[in-house]
Amino acid sequence: MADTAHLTPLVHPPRDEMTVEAVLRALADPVRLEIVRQLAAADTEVACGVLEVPVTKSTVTHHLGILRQAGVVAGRQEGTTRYNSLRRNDLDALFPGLLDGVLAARH
Amino acid sequence: MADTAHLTPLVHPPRDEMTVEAVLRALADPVRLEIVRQLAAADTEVACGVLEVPVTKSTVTHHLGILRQAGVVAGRQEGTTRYNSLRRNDLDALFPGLLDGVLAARH
DNA sequence: CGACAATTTCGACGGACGTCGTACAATGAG
DNA sequence: CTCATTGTACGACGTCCGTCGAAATTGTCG
Repeated sequence: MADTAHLTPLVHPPRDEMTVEAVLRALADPVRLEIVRQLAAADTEVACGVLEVPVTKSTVTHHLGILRQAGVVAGRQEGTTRYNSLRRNDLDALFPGLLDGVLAARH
Repeated sequence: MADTAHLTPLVHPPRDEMTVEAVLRALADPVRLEIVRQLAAADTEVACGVLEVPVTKSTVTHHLGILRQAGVVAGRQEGTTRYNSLRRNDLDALFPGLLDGVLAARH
């Protein structure tokens, strides 16, 4: 059986516990913003290792944790790989236009 | 005559120099977010002293500087008072929906 | 079983950031 | 002129945050 007692239980805040402050703080880092852009471009689940950002994997894990706790991304564990996806529906429902506005910016 | 040589020249980035990263970083602080909310609610120019935030005036000055350098607010000097206003047009043009999405959040 | 691959966790370090108090400049009123 | 008002500039302090490397866990494949 899978012994995952040592792993963070993959906490995802429900929609009504998401705050705009946490979301903004999550998006306010260049690396995390790039992660969000790649997730938005992929339009599907993406494994951590596929993300192309100029930091170490442990740092990616850290950033994904912040994005997940803010409710920006959802994570699904499968074997040794963890698949991440954008919580577009929840974000659009709570802060309509926010994500689209961010993604519309030139870069 | 007005001797304003010692004052920061009230730099406002033109629309094409505004970045979504700077805007997000500016909005990612609770005090600054509250300032933006009050400016949006007022829908007119607001003097620094009128803003109701739980920090010192010098801190308010600091936050307004960050908001201004990010292109979120515009400042106009008149006598000893400085009037601040939201740069709604520029924000909506560059990041359509962003500001509205932020302001739509419950708080 | 043993080696390897995919990620996380932990501890540590350095820099960035929010906050304040004080001093200072400019304006307007008495 | 004098003084109160409005706001900025500067320096300092403590804390949060992004970053890394090394170690550990889990699953997969010979």
